[in-house]
Amino acid sequence: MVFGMKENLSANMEDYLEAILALTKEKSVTRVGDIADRLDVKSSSVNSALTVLVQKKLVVHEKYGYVELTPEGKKIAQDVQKKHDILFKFLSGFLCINEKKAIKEACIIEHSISSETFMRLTKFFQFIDKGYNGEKPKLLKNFEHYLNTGEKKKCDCEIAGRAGRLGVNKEENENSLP
Amino acid sequence: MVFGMKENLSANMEDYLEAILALTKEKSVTRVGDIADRLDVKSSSVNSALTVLVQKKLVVHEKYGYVELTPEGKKIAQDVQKKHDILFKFLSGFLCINEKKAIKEACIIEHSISSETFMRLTKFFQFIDKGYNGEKPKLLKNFEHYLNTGEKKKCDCEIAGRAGRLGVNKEENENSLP
DNA sequence: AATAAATGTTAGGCTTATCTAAAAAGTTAA
DNA sequence: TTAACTTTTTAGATAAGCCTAACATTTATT
Repeated sequence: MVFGMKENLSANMEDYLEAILALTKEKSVTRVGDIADRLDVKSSSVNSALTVLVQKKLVVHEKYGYVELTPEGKKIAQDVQKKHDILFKFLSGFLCINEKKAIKEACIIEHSISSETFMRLTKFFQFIDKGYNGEKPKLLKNFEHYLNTGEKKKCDCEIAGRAGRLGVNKEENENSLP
Repeated sequence: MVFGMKENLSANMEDYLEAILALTKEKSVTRVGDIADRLDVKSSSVNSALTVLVQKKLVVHEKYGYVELTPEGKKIAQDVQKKHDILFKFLSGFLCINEKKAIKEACIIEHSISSETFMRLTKFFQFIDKGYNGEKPKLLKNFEHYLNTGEKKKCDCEIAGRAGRLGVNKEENENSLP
């Protein structure tokens, strides 16, 4: 195959596209140095990456000029961004992971989840959100309560049970799984 | 730091450990070729990896001999395995992702999620499972119903709403996010 | 035991993604 | 408009992981 093939981009390349998308929103024009700063790499690394992305027609970049996404590049960047957002929402807003960590984690997992999983997570939030204007979904509140106390509320469709205390907001032992 | 430092393993190295753990369970002894077959790489690649893992004291391997995990190596492999399992359960058992895809996806994400996220997912299943001996948790059934019909049941704590049909079991458009 | 077959190891190459250091181009200011 | 500064590009190096091909060792077969 040579034409309509959607070769998968590496996580790194997706990061470059994502960074360009974000920077373009922030500053109207994007330069090599901005990307380097944002991704914490050297300009020479950005240059190598851009060579690849230009060749894949995901980015437009002329020597010493600005960097822009092509429509296809923008599409990919937006898709990754959406995955990031739903993951952040899930990690932070549902699993109660500390915000900073949730962002970090979302930045990595965003390159791994399928479009299907993205859609299902979206549905999940529709499922628990709808009907609660502004208010926290009951499921979420109940789960949070469970995380904090190990106790289930009656409302969860007659679920009742016990589990050890958790200490959601303490730093839990990082490097050991139970 | 030189001593107790827990340098992070790459996803690839974790895969090698995981494969060795699985093979050891399956066949009592593990050889280079088994690992190569399982991970779909060449024996020479396995050799390179083993050199690194032996040096990190996660694996024991003498020339032309069997491959074994050290206790530390086993610990890491088991942790990754646990992450895999909970992710699979979540993707397949909760988000209703097709089994094969769920396995594939779990195999990738397992290297990205934190121990904290692992624990929270575990709690989540405790939260929805407990009290339902053998039976599917109601939350799960309700969410599945929502995925299939776009309708919420009364039981979800008075949630009611509508959403478009989904077609959970059809192949949804893979490469496009809504 | 000698040879054939299977398995494991080593050597050398390729790719991706990074870096440093130096050269080139662009920008600013005297 | 030339000098000084900043930014970008190029060149060359390094590291991780993979590969192929050749070589070494072990195991199986006659």
